[in-house]
Amino acid sequence: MSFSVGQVARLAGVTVRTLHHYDEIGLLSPGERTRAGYRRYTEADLVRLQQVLLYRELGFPLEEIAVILDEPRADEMTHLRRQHELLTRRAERLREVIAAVERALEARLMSVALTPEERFEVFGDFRPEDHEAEVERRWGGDGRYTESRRRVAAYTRADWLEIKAEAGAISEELAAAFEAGLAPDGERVMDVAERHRGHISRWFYDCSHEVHRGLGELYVSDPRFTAVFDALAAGLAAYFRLAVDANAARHGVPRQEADPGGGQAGRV
Amino acid sequence: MSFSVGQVARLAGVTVRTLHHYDEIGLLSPGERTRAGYRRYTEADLVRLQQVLLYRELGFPLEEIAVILDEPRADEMTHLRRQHELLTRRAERLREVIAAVERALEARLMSVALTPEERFEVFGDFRPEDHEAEVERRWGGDGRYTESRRRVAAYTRADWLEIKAEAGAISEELAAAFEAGLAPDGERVMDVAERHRGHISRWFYDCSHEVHRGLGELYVSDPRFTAVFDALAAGLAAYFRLAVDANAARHGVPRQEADPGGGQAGRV
DNA sequence: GTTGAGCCTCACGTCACGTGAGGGTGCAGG
DNA sequence: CCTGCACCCTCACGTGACGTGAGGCTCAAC
Repeated sequence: MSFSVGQVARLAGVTVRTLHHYDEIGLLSPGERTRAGYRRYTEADLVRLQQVLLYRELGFPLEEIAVILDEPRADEMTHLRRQHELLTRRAERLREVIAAVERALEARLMSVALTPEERFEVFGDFRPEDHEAEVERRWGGDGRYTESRRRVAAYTRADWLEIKAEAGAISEELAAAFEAGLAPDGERVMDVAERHRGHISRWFYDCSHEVHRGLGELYVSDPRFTAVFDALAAGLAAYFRLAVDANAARHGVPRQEADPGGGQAGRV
Repeated sequence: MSFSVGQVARLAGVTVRTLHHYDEIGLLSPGERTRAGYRRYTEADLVRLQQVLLYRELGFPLEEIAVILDEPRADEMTHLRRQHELLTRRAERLREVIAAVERALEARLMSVALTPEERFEVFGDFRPEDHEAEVERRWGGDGRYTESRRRVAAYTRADWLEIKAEAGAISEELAAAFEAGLAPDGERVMDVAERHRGHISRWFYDCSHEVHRGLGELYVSDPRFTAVFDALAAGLAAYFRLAVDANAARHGVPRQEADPGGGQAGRV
């Protein structure tokens, strides 16, 4: 059983040209050729191609991939294990980037200024990311981006007014409960927290209870956020955090240690 | 407060040349220049740079990024929301790739042949990944790769013998328990399951209880894996799955719906 | 026996920078 | 004052991983 370039290309989601290129540079030459000169890829070639694509996805230059794959003392298992570890790190890094975007969003929402350092925290450091252009370039072509764009469309001014109003209403309700001396884990107060979570999810991004809890932490740990809350009532930020906490617990989300991102004070 | 190219480059984790390039193509021109012609980046420039880097990380070509960022009706919030959604999708996709690697590892371990379709399942389809080269190229340079390589080093033949022996011992213990008629959620049988999990974690990859449960599913849903177990004793695969399940529950990992990846029968 | 999909080999184009070359700028130390 | 030295500038060519035709062969199907 062997495969033509076209078949392999479709299978692996790459172009024929890419396979030609890999053949040219000796990274992946088909096991056989027909008398007419047609490339014929064997099953072993497919295994190698899978390895190539995984390492490529991890950002390795093709030349280095060739070296790695030709090490005689490393078999498929070894590569898979290595790839698993590297991919796992990338996943972690991606989660950090997402968290950074969430923080940036929150900062904008609360009109809090980020320091330059905070802004690039996630980039400046290690960043095991970057290559992935080829297929992503299709975002524009296959409508994936446009789809996302429709769903996350630019809000109208009316939308913004509504968002502001909704956020304001929630804050005031919270402040009222606080000043009325209601316990933060009381049902009504937890309901307010839940409405806040819904507010974020509806207008901004899918906000799980975990993420919501992270927001609560942020509000007390970063003085710039705390200030926004405490402008309404002194101690409101801490109160809010307790309410979010209780609300998450009520919905069966256990308390757990997450990223201990320190809240260093920055200039406002 | 303004910044020189070098400062910005260090902050954002890019090279000076990159900033020059962005200036050349008009993607990000510094707000000011000194009389000597030195670039001076303002705070607003940093905000834009952050956007550029996030979109770049998502694989957008620079030209398109310029278009997106110059849409007048889209502000920073809108971009952050968009980026959040796209990043979230990428994270999902990455998890799928990781899962695919885990399945491939398992297939090798059990000497099960994958069909070409399975091998490229995760590539052929959509793949919102690919660009990330620049920094990853440093893997070779800064020892990140070499470090990983040491930790996930190629096993010696002796290691492989040990792995095989360990796996064999576990299988046989399981088969013995099965034939002795022990309940799969009995303590001794769960201990065997836990030892299996430890075996995977030690030699291959960090195997959480969730992942372990996924393996259990795989063993009963894919006839090729089932066959390997049932060669020892008819029904052993199902028995193993129950044991893994019970073991996970014992460790406080609740049963939950994960990826419903179907186990389509393929030629062996 | 011709048609159309698929394959081949050049060979130049492109994108996002890397990598010097050759030279100005600006501030600390002698 | 001038001398380093780190930093900045503008060309301008190089590179990696392919894209994109051009021009022509192959082969199963009608």
